[in-house]
Amino acid sequence: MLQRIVSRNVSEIVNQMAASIKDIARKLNISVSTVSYALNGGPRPVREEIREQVLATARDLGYRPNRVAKSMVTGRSNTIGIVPPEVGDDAFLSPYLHLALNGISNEAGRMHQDILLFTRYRETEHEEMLSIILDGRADGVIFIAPYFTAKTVELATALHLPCVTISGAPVEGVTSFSINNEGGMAKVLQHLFDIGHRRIGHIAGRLDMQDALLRLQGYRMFLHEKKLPYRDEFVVKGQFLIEGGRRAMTELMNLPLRPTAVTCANDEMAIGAVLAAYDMGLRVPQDVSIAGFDMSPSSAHIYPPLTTVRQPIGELGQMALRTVIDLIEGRDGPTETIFETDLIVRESTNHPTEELI
Amino acid sequence: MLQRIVSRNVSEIVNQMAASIKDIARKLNISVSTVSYALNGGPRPVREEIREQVLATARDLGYRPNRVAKSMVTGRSNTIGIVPPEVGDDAFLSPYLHLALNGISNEAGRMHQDILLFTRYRETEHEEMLSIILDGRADGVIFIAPYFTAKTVELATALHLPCVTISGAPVEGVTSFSINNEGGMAKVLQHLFDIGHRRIGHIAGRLDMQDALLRLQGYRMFLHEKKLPYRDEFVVKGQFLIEGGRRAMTELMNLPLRPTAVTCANDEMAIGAVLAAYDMGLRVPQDVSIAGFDMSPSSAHIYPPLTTVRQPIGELGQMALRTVIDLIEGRDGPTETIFETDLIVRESTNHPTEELI
DNA sequence: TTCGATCTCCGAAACGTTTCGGATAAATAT
DNA sequence: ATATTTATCCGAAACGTTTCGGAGATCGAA
Repeated sequence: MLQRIVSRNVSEIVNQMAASIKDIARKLNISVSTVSYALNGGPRPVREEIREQVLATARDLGYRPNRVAKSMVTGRSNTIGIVPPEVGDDAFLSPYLHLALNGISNEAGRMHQDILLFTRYRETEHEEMLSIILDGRADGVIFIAPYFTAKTVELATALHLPCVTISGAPVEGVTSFSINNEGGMAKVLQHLFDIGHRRIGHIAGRLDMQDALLRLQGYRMFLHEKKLPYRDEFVVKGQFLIEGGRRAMTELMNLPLRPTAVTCANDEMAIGAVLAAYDMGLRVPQDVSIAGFDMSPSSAHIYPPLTTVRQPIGELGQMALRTVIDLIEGRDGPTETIFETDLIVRESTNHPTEELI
Repeated sequence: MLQRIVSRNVSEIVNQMAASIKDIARKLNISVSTVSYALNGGPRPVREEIREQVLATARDLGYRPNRVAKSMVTGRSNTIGIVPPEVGDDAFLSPYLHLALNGISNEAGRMHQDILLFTRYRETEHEEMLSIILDGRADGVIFIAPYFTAKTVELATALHLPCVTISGAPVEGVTSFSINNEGGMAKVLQHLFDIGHRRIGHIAGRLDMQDALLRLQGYRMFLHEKKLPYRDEFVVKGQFLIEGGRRAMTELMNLPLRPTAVTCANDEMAIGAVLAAYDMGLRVPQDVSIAGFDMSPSSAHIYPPLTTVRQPIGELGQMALRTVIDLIEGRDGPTETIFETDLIVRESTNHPTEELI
């Protein structure tokens, strides 16, 4: 019974396929311009009687406006392009991208914009990639770090394509949204300092990436500020990966004079660090405190739950979308916005026990 | 110095803005059709000399083909629409979607397709949503469960829009890709059975969703097959959420006769179950074995690493994309494909100790 | 030489919209 | 009565492509 009803509805809607504005005009013996005015409610007025007829036959014919045709004449597509980070396969596995995309899409829904995801840039050079981006299907673009280079972005702006970047660090010359990496690092360190830690290590990320560099910078600045000695052997690179964190932590814990706490440039390395600690028979946080960065979903689920730094990436995405629309519509937005982070204190950090000090 | 070079390159490319095929024709005193042939290498031949001139001035003028215009005449956009699951905000936080999107985008890159993410359906009814989808910007659509309803899909197919679904369970009447939920459940249960468990509980998901239902079904079928008694109190609903899993586990562990192992319909509930066990002073897996479903990233990072079932969601996405392209190009694909799952044995399951039995 | 075939190229239509300049008729003002 | 405004509607251009029908020119063969 339900089946019957559904079927009837469907056939009602599909009696004619792909009706255009011309079909409506022909059926009503009026011009296409009148139909367009009636359908859009402007910009010219239309007699009420005709308007109703147009709307009725549009419904009868199952008319659906062709956005491609519309955007060719208006020059707008109501679509925002997104250039995701990373090249090659599995580009969509990054939690960073997930959060950014979520923020972007939330706001896009509200702003009546759709999202065009560029997948085809892999094959091409940056310049050719821009040809793909600039082919009229998107009104503006959001570059998500760390794929784009300065040149890509420079090209895009030079070609009058409204564009915006979301990245670990500010990008010169373009509208960029980023977070205060140094400040975030300072927050974790202050927390560790407050509960009594003085020998604090750092597992750094990939130093070819700005955010890793800035977090390391934050670490160094904090030590300097608090007049704590900077020990070179307390900084080990971990490549932003679990395995790297594991290796780095092992190295740190084999030092003659161990740090009592370790800060990591991201959660993945912190997870690796926890695993390494367990491997060596150390308890977290009783024997060593470990803190991450990013507040990835996993950070809440591991044992012990990770003290970490929340980056408001969703908000970044949201702001980026709103700003790119401002740019498209000729308004100007902020040129460089740096978001503050939140310290999330959980169970992987605690004061050092007497014998550690 | 570097800066200078980059700037020069950019200005070379941007000397003229938005050159069209007409501009090339005018500059060379030839017709637009000739330019088109030269640019595309067909379908009509062009004298080699002219071809080179066209290519050269195209480069000079910074010509970039307008895909919107092209798709209006060809009727193809080389873009696949994706309708994500869930309504409302934070639709992009689901790990399921991440994996599916990753598989889709990997394949899309290879097939030279871009992805149009629909964000605007929230505001509308399903029928109106289809107007948005069918507006010519996408050649085909992939519906990702569980948002679409039978009616949406029926409408889409009736309107001759090539479409495909990725979902927890097969969808009647459309090309669908899903996984063998019962089979996956049977695999975990067989594993638990093999290592000696006989009293096995189940934390079910949201029973308004097909996959939760099918996993529960798999649980019941397995018990029946092995002639194990079905105990009603061994099945508790957990809403697919951590908190739900926690509550459900507490309930199960307070039973006079406890299960020695618990299977969960997803990893999130399993994580909750682990937490509940810890809260009650139980060790995992020594005092109770816990298994999840989905192989979410977190499942590897919690302590102990979760035994779970891997769904090849990425492969689903990949196949879905390939198939939707087949459909677009008039070939026909499979109508219903069910992928098998893999059992991932980790440390959260072990044989029950003597005194538990 | 002439006829047909082959090469090249051009002009124009088409895709489905939006929107501007006018045209016609009715209503109002002088 | 005529002149002016107002209310409606139409026709056509435009957006940037692709592609079909055909026109000239060149070439080979009879």
